[in-house]
Amino acid sequence: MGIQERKEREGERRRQQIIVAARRVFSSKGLNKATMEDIAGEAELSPGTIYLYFKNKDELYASLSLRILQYLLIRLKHVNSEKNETSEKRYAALTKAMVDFYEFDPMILISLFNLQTSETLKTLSPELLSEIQMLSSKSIEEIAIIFKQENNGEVSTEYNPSFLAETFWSLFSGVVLFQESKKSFLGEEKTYLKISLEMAFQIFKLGIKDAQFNTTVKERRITGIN
Amino acid sequence: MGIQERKEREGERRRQQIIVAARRVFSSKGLNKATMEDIAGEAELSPGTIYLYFKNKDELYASLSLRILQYLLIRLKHVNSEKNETSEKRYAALTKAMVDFYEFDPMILISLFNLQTSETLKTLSPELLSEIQMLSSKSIEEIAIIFKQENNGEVSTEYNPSFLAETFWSLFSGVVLFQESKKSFLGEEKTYLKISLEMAFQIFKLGIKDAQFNTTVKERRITGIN
Amino acid sequence: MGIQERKEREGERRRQQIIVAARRVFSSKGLNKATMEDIAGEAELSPGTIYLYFKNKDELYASLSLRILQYLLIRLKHVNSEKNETSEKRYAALTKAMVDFYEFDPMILISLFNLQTSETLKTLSPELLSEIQMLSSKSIEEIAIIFKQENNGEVSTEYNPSFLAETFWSLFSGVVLFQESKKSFLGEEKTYLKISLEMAFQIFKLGIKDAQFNTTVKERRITGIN
Amino acid sequence: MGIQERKEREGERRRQQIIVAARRVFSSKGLNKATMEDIAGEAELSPGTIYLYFKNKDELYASLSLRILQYLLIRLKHVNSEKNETSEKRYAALTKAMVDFYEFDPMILISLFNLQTSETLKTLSPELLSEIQMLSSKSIEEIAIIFKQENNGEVSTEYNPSFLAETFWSLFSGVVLFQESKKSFLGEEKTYLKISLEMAFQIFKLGIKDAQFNTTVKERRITGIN
DNA sequence: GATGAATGAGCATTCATTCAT
DNA sequence: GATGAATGAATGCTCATTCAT
Repeated sequence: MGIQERKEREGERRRQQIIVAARRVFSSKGLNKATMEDIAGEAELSPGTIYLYFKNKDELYASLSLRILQYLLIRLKHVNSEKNETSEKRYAALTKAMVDFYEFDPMILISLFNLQTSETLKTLSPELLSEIQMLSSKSIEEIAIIFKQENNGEVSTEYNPSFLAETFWSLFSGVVLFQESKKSFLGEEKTYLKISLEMAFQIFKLGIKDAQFNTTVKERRITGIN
Repeated sequence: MGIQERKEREGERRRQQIIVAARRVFSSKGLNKATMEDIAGEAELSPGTIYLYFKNKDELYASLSLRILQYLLIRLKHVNSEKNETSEKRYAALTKAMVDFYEFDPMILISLFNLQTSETLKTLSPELLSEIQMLSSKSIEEIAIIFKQENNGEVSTEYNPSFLAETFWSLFSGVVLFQESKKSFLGEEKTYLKISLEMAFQIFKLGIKDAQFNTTVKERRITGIN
Repeated sequence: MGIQERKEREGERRRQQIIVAARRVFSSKGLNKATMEDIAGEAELSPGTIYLYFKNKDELYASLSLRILQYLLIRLKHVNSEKNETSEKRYAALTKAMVDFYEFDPMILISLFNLQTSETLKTLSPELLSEIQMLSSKSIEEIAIIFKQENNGEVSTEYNPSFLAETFWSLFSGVVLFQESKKSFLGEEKTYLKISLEMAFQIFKLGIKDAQFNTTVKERRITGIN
Repeated sequence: MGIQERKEREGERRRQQIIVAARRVFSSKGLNKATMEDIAGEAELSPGTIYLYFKNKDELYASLSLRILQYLLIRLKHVNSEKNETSEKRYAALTKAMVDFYEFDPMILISLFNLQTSETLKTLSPELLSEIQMLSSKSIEEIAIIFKQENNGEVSTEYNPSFLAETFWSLFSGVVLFQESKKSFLGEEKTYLKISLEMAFQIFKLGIKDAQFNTTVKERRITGIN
């Protein structure tokens, strides 16, 4: 029992050791340029050892996402479990969670967003794929819960909270990717990610508050604008 | 002169021929799986010929982005040049332009968003890179102009129109990527991209209209929530 | 036309160039130890070039067999087309054809026999597989024709000529493999392959001549020996 | 002494345990595809343990051949020790022994035939190699003894019994390999191995019986047919 | 300009074998 | 003796790119 436990802990440590090394190498060389040998070297292990813990390069890459998604989910659950009494406080907590999520590991977050629409997705093992999917879904659900709570007059009841959560998530990823791209494109070292996110979320919040929304959309539809 | 002109025209025709073929191949096989030989075959040319018109695979790929960015810029300029008298109409035209932009070539658009943050960026020739950059900037500027026009009372004067345009662009890319990822992840064939975009843009519009925005943000700052 | 012809001839020359190199390398290093790089080096080509002419290593290996099977088929057809008037002469010609077949390229012949029952078989392209199969079948058919001609009283009419041909072929491959194995096992340089084959074939010939065969077999069956 | 004995017995049991597992794995996956880990798993041992009993994979593989060769030798000795009074009975017993030999483990038998002419041979330890060699030789000697006994008028005295035994063995291996290859090539599930062998052996028997043989061969030699 | 045969660097992955425990 | 985690050498194959024709 004690032995088994120790082995499990050591195994987990190895995984982390590899993930840490992979993160460093992927960050500095990029997904394609980084070789398994690079990663093995960085982890001070042999290439073969990596394959004891990760099925292949893509799965190793995708596995990086798991950790940060787990982190996000925990943070979002906290937002909902804490006694954030006012809508204002809950939203501020949500905003902070997202900013922290970004800061937890920007590079991996970018990877996750890129992974979403990449061909790599199709080659991942079903288990890993569904784990990523599940964590994403759960996080979006937690966000949806926050928007559901707003329904006490603040948010138009006609919004589907899941749709709101998805749009919120989209806004988040869009802002992160855009700011990151400014960094790459312009060579800007410092970006205003945090303030950009805060302001974007503020706009979003005000956008979903308004009671006249339905009318407006209906009007548009009736007037036939498309 | 006449000869030179003809040659230029023929050269441009070849470029387009290749780009069209590349688009088809990239769309069906994905960026990495598509080989230069595939593209050459599709264009009914030899691999070597492609290198007479494009420096390398990355540049060919990036050139595809140029086309759709050019398309977007034209559409956005139209929005501003047309006599869209009311704020409502302008925004509807903007929305339609963005939806059309997506539909013009979804696959290439996704690639563009991924390109933004990829390593590939670093290997592109400065000319191509700056052209992409310029087109993106101009498009965002055109969007900014639209928001500037709103300033007659509808939009709080304290917003920086460029920031609004960037956030709008971010929202657009985020929604596109998210919906696209739902397609891949869930295998959903039909997605609600158009309606999602329209609703997201509606929320955004309402969000930037509100006069109380500044107050709200200031309060948050003063109360020290971070 | 002239150009196309020349290219075809050059292509065929390349294939031969590679096959010759492969034969040398396979002979000296064996199937598994021989690397594609070895073969490329021997052929004074780059590894990539080999893949322009052969799908993969296994197909290159299996392709070696084609040439000798073609040779055998031609020889066997000659045996049947020549005016070998007596049974004796035909059989002598058949024997000589088989001996020459062995001497044409012993190493590749061994490879063919090993290929027959190897797992490699399953990974070959259907085209190559069926070509090998077709050539083998045709050769066996030609042998069957020889045995059919014997039917004028010399060979018991109750034998199925195809079965006889298959058994003859089996005897041939068995003797070749056994003599070859003696060479490897015992380090004997000189083996008596030719004389062994001739004697084995002589025994076979006498064995199928006898008119009492049927009786003998029937008796065995009746007595219930099994 | 008692302790040492027990240890030896236990050691031998382990060896058998591994051999049995290896046979299963080799049979189902084929020689090359089967990994030492597969075999270890099947034997419910760890990979390292196998190396306590077998020097390496090739030796483990070759050891399998020993088992079936031992089986064959025992069977052949029985044929000679039993009171098979007539030539007919002895030959029937020999035939049965060979068929049983095939059925004892077809896959390993095929491997043995392929091993004969493979590069692997050169990497085996001298001890193992000579043991295989010795068993093969002894089996062929036993067969030779059977043919020697026929010499009482049935078989021409001019045949070298060892040569006959080798040819008989060649015929056996040739038929087995050919029938096996038909199975692989044509995907035929059922083959007529047993009946093919019986008929082939019958032909062989008749072929060596004939009194005119010598004359025939001599004539051929004299007439200079080659 | 066009060709397309040739290039050859580059890399993920496997698996027999070892050895510290 | 037994373990099994770790090793790391070894290699088939791809494909962007070049260049002689």
